[in-house]
Amino acid sequence: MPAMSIMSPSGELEPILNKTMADIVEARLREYIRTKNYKPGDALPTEMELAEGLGVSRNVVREALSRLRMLGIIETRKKRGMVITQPDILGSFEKVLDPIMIDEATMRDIFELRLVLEMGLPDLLFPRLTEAHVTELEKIAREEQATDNFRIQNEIAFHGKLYEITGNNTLKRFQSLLLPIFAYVITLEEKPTRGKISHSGLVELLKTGNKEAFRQGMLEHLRPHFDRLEHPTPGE
Amino acid sequence: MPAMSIMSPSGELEPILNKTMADIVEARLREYIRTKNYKPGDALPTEMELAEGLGVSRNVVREALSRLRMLGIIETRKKRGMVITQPDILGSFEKVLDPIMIDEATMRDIFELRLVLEMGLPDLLFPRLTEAHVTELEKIAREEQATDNFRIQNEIAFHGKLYEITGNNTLKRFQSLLLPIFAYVITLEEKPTRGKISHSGLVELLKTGNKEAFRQGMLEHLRPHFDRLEHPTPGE
DNA sequence: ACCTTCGTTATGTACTACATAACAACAAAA
DNA sequence: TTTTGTTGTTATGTAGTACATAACGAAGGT
Repeated sequence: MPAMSIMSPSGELEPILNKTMADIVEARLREYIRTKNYKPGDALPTEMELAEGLGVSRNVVREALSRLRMLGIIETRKKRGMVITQPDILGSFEKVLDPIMIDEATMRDIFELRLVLEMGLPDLLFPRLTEAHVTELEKIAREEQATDNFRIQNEIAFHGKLYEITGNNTLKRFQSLLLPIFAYVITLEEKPTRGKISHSGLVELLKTGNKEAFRQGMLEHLRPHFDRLEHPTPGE
Repeated sequence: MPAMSIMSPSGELEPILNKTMADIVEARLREYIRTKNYKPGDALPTEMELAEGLGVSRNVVREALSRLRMLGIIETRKKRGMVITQPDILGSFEKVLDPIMIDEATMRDIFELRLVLEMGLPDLLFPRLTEAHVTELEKIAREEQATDNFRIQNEIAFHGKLYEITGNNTLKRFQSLLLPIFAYVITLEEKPTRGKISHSGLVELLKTGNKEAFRQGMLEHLRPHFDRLEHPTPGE
């Protein structure tokens, strides 16, 4: 008899799909929650009911539920059963952001993301800037000159404060999650890479109230990083 | 006898820590992987060895491993055991990004994040822009005028192309993941909110090669959105 | 009304059992 | 000798049972 075809109709090798029951149940449960329009606080069926309904063992259901629980989609209390919760969208992000397991290409992508964020920041920053904020930034900038050797720590403090001023908590948390990546990429570089504009210079521009001038200052401040990525990443 | 204190020393309500064994094992495993400096491809001990080493049942270990597997931190094959893999950092993000379970404040944060990204985009865009890119953008902009009713779809196509041009795959994927949020926030608004600068106008500015002019054009294009958030989110 | 007690219930954990896929090692055939 | 087929072993995948534990609710006593 003829050999069974292992090729897809297109001639490509089909990727072996090793879907386990837990994977399927996880997807089914997520779809179930979405289509039933569950809202935070609503109660889910019991594990046994789900297991029977899906025709799998309670073990499998628990593995799937364990995942949803980790993502913060559900919460479980003994006896009370399970209820839908509002997931912390950055909580799961945090879990996979260990620099040791991210390939270098992705890390460079993330570093570029940082540059984009900081160049776009002024448009959120200026409408929400107060005198108090400026004072805080000045303080941080002054400390920069004092403790010259701990530049990275100061860098983090200053730029972190900028995100904080936007009042956008998600943005601020996002930035602090990405910090390890930023720091790691910086260590990959050879020279100290100090821009022409210092933090003090940025604060001065901030005080003038000229948004575009500040943005140009930020560009100069980040110039060493920008210079390093002018090419469209040709080789891989 | 005096009532047991349910307050922490600081006077704040202590969060009840309902850590389950699976939570602990998950943390331990992640720490184990990090401290042992596991690299992608390295093999982990078997489930039984982990269970015995941690002093818990295989069931608990499996729940924890199931989570890591979902995050893409490990992969398991029968008999071969488990190996470390490079997680897709946005894969887990995708799972919790269902608009139905995100509170409105976070969605506004994300929408602001979008505005920041688009305003910072030019600094990645211009160094990597080619003639072909401009042609593609022109085509999309032309279709805008043809199918005037499907503005949202066209909006997605045009701005998505801008991200694509940066060559930053992580950034592009990130944006497409956030699209449902953008779309949802837009539906919350009353008026059609059309900026003064159209997509065609943006392409024209792009062709001039003047980065700052393009950025100002983008600001005008997004003006209706910016106008809506000038206040530092006072209430709540 | 308040407190206590106790039964019920659903999750949390442990253990056993077996199916299944994948590898390894050896045996048979060309 | 290289290739192919067989078989046994091993670790994961799934099912099922059992029991602990916490939380709720109802009943009963003060």
